[in-house]
Amino acid sequence: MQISSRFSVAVHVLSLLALQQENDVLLTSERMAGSVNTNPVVIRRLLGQLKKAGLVEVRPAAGGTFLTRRPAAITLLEVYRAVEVVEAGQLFSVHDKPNPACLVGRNIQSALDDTLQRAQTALEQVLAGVTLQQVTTDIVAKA
Amino acid sequence: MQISSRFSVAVHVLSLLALQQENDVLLTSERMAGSVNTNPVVIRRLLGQLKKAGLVEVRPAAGGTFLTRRPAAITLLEVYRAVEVVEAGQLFSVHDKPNPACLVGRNIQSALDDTLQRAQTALEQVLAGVTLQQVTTDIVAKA
DNA sequence: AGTATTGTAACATTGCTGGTTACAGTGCTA
DNA sequence: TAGCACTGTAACCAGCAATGTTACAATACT
Repeated sequence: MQISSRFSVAVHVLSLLALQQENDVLLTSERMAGSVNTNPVVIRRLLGQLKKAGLVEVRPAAGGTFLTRRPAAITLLEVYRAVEVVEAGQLFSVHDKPNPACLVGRNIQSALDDTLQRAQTALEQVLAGVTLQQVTTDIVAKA
Repeated sequence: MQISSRFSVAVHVLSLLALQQENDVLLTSERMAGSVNTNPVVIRRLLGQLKKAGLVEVRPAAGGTFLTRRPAAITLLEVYRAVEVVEAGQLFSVHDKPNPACLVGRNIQSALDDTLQRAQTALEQVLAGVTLQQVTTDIVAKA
């Protein structure tokens, strides 16, 4: 089972916004959908989540969409959290009703919990160490 | 989306095997299912994967199931890999056909790939640092 | 031979993802 | 003020993976 592509799509969309140069060309959900290769509604749903997280400002009608912060001040962890790929602290799912009459069943959850938390945190710390700026710099460098 | 509970169930089952003391009492899939609180077939399917990975030996009929190694020599990463929660290197899914006519669409995948790999590896290294022995010791300590 | 158990196929159910249509709301601009 | 281009969101669909369940053949002890 994989982590939803919603995360990579979000980074894609934010990169488009970060690199948006022509201010006279409106970056609509339609246009973004064209770059991601998906449906505009998927993009609008995603922008709704990014807006809720305070990462973008969306002005209705022909207003356009903008980052609320410099790309260097947005980490991939914030994006990851914004799109709710995983509820906080719940990357691993654990079978929920082990038999309490059994020594192992009674204690497996707490015995595993610390390790699973640390594993998840390790992953998140890598994301926390990369900014949107670094991603766009990389994109431009490859061009 | 979450990582399948197959992983936590696998650790549960292996812990039962590791703590199996009474050699005259057979640890059947039925009994393991009772501790995990699931269906015996789910356990048998899981044991099939653990067997394929060389972690357990299952003797058909009334033969029983046993670890092939000491608990201290089994890491949680091996278990994680054995149950194929995630294909190698594929924890994150990435939208697969971005528009090659767009600067961002053309380069987003390779710009993200390194970071996603590092995040995944960070998670796996935590699992690699914990053995089944440590888990069972913890379970017993809590009793 | 009888019995308990494993191996596995087949199927149902559930829940999430991503795509799609539809339409009301919003705010420019003519 | 009417028309427009766009966003916000609800509703629905198909596809897929996870988990549970029944059923039954194969296996190897007693």
